[in-house]
Amino acid sequence: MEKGLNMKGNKVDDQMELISYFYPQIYSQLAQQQEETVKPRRRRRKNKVEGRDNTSEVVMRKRKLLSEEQVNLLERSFGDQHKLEMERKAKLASELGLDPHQVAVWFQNRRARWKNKKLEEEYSKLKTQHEDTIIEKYRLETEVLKMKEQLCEAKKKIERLLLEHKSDISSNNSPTSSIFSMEQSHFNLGEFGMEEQLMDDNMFFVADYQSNYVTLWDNELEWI
DNA sequence: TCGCGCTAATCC
DNA sequence: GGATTAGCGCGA
Repeated sequence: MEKGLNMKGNKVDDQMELISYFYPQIYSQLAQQQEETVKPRRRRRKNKVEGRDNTSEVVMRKRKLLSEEQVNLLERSFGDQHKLEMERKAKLASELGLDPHQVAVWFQNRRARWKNKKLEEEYSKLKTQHEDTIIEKYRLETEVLKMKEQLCEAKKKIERLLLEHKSDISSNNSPTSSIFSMEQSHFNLGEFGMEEQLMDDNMFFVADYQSNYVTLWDNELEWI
């Protein structure tokens, strides 16, 4: 008896866990409903059999296991169709030598098992999808970090080149070293998938893949 | 009346 | 302890 309660309790817990995992709002509603509608457990009546002297006595139910052949035929029939019409039930019962009610009960239990299995499969599938998504999220976050580092390095490189350029201007004082001459010289930053064209000390253009130039101010790089 | 959910009882 | 059979209550 205790075993039965535990089995049921675990199944309910599992289902509620699934619901809480994927549908937290529905879970909270269900949990509330459960609290509001706590019903007392039903007691099952024990089977009664008529004695020879017309007295009834309570006996423990004997569960009759179906033979392998019976189960095979039932499984085949279930495989064809999960629902059981009256005619098919009667025909199966006749073929199996069972009570039509037994056939109906077997189909009912089989549908319940099938439903549980489908639920478990769906849960497993969703769990895998979720785990894959988490992995992809971490991968993308790592990629973003790497790209930020690369951007930081690129900025340092630009600053270095600007300093070198300034020192060239002050030392040579030549008209050919004006800022306009630098317009033609592109820094090769191919490894970052972009090229940058120097404009002045605080501003430069970035060419994206579509060759659309975007103006970036030096101080904007701070928060990128 | 039937199917379903729940669960006890039983088997292995 | 999991799987199976079946009783019971409820809703459609």
